[in-house]
Amino acid sequence: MRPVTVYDIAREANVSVATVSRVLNNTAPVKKETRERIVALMHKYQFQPNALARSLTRKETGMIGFILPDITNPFFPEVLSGFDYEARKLGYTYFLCDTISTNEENERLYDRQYERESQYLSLLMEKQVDGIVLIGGRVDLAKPDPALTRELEEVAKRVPVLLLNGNLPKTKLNRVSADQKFGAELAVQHLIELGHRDIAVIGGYAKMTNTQQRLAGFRSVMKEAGLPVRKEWILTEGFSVAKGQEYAARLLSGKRRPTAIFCMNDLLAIGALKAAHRAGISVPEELSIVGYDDIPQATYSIPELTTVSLMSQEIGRQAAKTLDKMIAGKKVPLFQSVMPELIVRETTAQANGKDSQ
Amino acid sequence: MRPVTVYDIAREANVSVATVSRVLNNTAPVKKETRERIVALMHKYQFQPNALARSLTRKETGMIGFILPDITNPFFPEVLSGFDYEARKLGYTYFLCDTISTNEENERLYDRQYERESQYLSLLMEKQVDGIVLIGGRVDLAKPDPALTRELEEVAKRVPVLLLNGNLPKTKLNRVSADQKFGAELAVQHLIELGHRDIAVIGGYAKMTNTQQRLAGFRSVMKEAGLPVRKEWILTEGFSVAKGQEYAARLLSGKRRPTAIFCMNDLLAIGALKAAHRAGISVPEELSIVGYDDIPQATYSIPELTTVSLMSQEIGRQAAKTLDKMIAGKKVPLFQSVMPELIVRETTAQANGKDSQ
DNA sequence: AGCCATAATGAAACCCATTTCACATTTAGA
DNA sequence: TCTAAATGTGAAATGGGTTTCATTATGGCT
Repeated sequence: MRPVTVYDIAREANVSVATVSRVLNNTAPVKKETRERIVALMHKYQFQPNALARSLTRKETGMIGFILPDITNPFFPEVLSGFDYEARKLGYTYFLCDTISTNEENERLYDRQYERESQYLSLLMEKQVDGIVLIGGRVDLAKPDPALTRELEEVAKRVPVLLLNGNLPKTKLNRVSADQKFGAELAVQHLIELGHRDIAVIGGYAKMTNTQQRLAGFRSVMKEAGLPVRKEWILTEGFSVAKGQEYAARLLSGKRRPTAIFCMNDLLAIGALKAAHRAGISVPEELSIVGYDDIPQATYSIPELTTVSLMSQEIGRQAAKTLDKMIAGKKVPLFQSVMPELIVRETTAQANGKDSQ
Repeated sequence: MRPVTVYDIAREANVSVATVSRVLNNTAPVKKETRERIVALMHKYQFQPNALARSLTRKETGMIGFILPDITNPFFPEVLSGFDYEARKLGYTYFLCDTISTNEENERLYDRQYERESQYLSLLMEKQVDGIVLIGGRVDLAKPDPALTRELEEVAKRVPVLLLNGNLPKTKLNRVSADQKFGAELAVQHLIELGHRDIAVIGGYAKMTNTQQRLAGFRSVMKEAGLPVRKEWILTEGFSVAKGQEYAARLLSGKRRPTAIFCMNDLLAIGALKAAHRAGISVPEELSIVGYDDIPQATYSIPELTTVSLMSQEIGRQAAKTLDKMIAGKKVPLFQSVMPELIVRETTAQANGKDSQ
């Protein structure tokens, strides 16, 4: 059953397609009777305009491509839900593009991420999306692949591109990011105020800018407080629960152990919590733990996680609003940062022992 | 800068657009020199065919609409990632359509879900998607809105629709679902084998079919084992951590308390864990808890959750494969079920006291 | 009564690819 | 050598809308 088109409506209403189009879009006055006749027919046949045809001439699709690394990482759904909220209000639909690869056994592989980002970029352009949001992945390396940078710049010439929580130094790509350094400062400052002096850091990837920035925040606060930073208490390379557990276990088995651990995300913090539990160390009495991201799961743990909220939803919202402006050709700041907030819950407490007052 | 079209290529290569199209799609033999000339030009101008135009004639878009209730509920990303895996392999792109409403304060509101499902259904048809996947929401009520049913059937006449984990009795809509009754049986059977006799159930919504089916599973196993079902130990209406905590707290404060709780999802189980912890009841020694869904967070808790895996990724994969067949016009079973599996972790143990052997 | 702005509408071009049909040219096989 | 099949290619139609331009009808105003 061939769908009903404007031509069908036009024929039966004894008008031209132009007139049908006019009532459809309200772009010009149409005589009341004529309009009513047309509207009636549209209802009768449940007419739905073909968005492809419309977009083809209008040169706008109302479609956005949203590229992210891994939808099963709970941070991203948060961002996405903020984005969804604004995007819908603004009349956009979006393609979800996950750049992680999964093998038949459902294991997640991050190795081909760049390839996937690249593929999606060109696929989305073919689909004529009005704009592209790209979160993380290789975009967040301190020394990003020059080919990727070039490609992104090339794409950005043709369609608005917005980088989320990413960082491509020395380029003219628009970005919306959480202020990572500030977030880390918030966390560490909190620990110091509680009297902690022996603070360890776990997680992140040394080569990623977000990790570097948080580390910078950590160092700057420590320095300001006159506290030493021990290299062996900074354990990077990883973002998972398993890694958190592994690193925390290592720290806790050392002969001198930290009284507080700052984790690069909440998953790591959950892992640290498990390690402490296994080691018979109680949190927060004997060990304070601060997470990062404030994913919903941060409140599921016992005790609930003290963490830094990246305002993930806010980032998503900001992204949608900004991209919309870019699409409309309005000017937007090249870089926008969203300020994190510290959420104090149950995994941090006054340091006791010699360090506390 | 106007994008390059087949016409541009054709002109510069001194051929007709038909020929360009032929090398683009490999639909007919083209002389080697001609082909090379065209390919070279395509590279030179970074030609990308306009998918809108292509879809308009081909009458297929390679686009699917994926409607779900709430992407921040960790069950859905799991399903989605399975779906993503297969869909990509099959060459589809998909729109993510979240039917939850969020207000400015980021609170999630489920009240307008039906309205949203309906809106998305027609939006997706306008966008000319090749197929639609719809998870849950109002679709899962035992007595679903007849208007919704009618609408879905109407949509399904025009474009393949696949219901996931939903249930619309007495209709000819294709479905892929987890076998809810079987899943519940698995969980309860496990508890009974551990010697539990006093088993409570929390969560779900009495009006939803999935809840009813699981309850049926629970009852059937209890009956088979000759165990009584206490009405006051079945606490429905809710799926969140908070509800789990509330219900479990209520159960645990009663003068006779259950030795095991079967939760309608993992979030509830996490809440139950928290309630037990608050009440000073140790899990699994004094209380066994079984969850449902096996979301990733099930392993984040201490102790890790024993739960029923719905094979969420598998459901997603199945959905993609099935929808693809439907799109291709192949015959598929009206109803497919995916068998849940029991994942025994740390929240269940032998019942002690008078009931254990 | 005469003129102009606005209302109301249609014809046709356009967006960008695919596809059918027709025709010319080779190539292969008898 | 001749015919049938396969190669190679272009003109034009198609898909389903939007938009420009032109034209006629209508109402308001002097």
